Amino acid sequence: MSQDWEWDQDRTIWEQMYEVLRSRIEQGIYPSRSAVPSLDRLQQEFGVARVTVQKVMRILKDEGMIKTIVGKGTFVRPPEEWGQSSDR
Amino acid sequence: MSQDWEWDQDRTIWEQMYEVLRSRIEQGIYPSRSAVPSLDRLQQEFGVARVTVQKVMRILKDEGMIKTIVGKGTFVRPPEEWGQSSDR
DNA sequence: TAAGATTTGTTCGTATGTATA
DNA sequence: ATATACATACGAACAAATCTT
Repeated sequence: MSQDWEWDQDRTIWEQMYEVLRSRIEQGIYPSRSAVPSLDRLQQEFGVARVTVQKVMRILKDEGMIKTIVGKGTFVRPPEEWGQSSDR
Repeated sequence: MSQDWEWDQDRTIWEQMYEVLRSRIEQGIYPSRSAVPSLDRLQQEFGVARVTVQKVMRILKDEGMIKTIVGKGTFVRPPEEWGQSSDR
């Protein structure tokens, strides 16, 4: 993927990263029902800390855009289900 | 737990929080050898910053009332061991 | 059955920057 | 200038679930 992001020093990293991931989901770069890259991969791609990735994931989960299964991965929920909080 | 604390604006937060946690340990609300709530939980319960919780924990550790194991949690030491500084 | 790799969850330690009294 | 207190962000270690070998 060509670099679709760049940090703005005037804003927080987690906020900007949230916008990038949300955009990728909305545009289908991460297709519905498929797995988004693992914490390790995202951490490496963006050059951020693990906890920062988790903070962003936490928000996307609360918005019902993704769903996590421990030991398997994190998956994109279909658009119809967005907004329906997925518990965890 | 019913609210057993309330901030007094004339005194520091960390000092008052120290008294609450010490009281909970002495009264067995946090039983001997059990884990005290995590930094995140205490941070949320008291509505304070992470570093503030850590400052209080630091004192309780120096007094030998609790003991921390990184990656696992913080545990109440039995009363016989209080006063014996537990390194960390 | 057992062992290892992968992945997410949870926890503590540390550092930086900012604001206030 | 010092102490208090917040948010952000890095790292590290331990745990649990899943899958593969």
